[in-house]
Amino acid sequence: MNIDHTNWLILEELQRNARASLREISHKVGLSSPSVAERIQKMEDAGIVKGYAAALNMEELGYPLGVYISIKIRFGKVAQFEEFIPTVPEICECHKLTGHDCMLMKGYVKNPRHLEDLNGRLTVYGELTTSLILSSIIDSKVYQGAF
Amino acid sequence: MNIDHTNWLILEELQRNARASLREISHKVGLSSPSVAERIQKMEDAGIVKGYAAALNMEELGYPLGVYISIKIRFGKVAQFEEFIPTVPEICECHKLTGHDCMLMKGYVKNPRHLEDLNGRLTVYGELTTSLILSSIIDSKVYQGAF
DNA sequence: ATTGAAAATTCTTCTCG
DNA sequence: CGAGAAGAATTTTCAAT
Repeated sequence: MNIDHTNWLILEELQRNARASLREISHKVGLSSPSVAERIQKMEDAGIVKGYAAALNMEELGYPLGVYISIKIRFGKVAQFEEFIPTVPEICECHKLTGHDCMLMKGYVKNPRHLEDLNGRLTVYGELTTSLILSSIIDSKVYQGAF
Repeated sequence: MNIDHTNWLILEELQRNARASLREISHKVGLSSPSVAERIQKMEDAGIVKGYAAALNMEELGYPLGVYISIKIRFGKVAQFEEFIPTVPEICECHKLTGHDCMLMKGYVKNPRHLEDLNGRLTVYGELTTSLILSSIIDSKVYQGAF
């Protein structure tokens, strides 16, 4: 599928505010609402837009500690871990990476005690390395066309 | 601000599909549209909802390689790096972490050559450790109330 | 805080370039 | 593929509880 400049403008707006109305978007890109609606539909169908998600302030919700946890999975425990990790409510991301520690997770916890508890539940699957997020310089970028 | 069960249901729906209509959401949570609209507005005002973002399929858009890059910033270069990194189009996240490598970035590139080029632009600020994302077990979780 | 109804806006469908 | 218009649906406002 071809993503022209107009489609990138639409994607830009949807990244910035996914709840923007078609009218709003169509004004910004200089097209009519039906055209924009059709373009969005096609990009959704093509799988270019995976979805639309509200970004929550985890601190305000009572989970002020953001953590990255990498784990070197114990031999033979990979399948078990992959089944287990989606059931852990604290973990919002988990990626299999190249390199020594094969998995990287991101999560949120209430306090250090809660982190200790989380680590306790994970450590049976492998050796952990835990890092706290002190601050975020970029939280989530709005991609704007080819680079 | 108090986030009751109903507000969590609303947040759940907005995480799943931020473009859902008020009508749709109000049916799921068993309230009228005006009530839901007011609750959402209050959560936005309280900063509990930071925003709404389209999730893009970077692979479909021509950036099939996801990477995590950690960097140990050279002494005295932190301020320069923090100014520079938001201007790098490939990088979508950057967090200051505890531990040895003080910054962790996430980004997307076209191919290994592109990654080499990106590393070249970053390496002046510190020592890099680059890991490719092989696959994602959890991409972004829908948080569902207290845990 | 919530609802129901009316008014205003937006979305969808359809026809036509 | 895009525009415009008509009809359908949704959102917003507001009075009442």
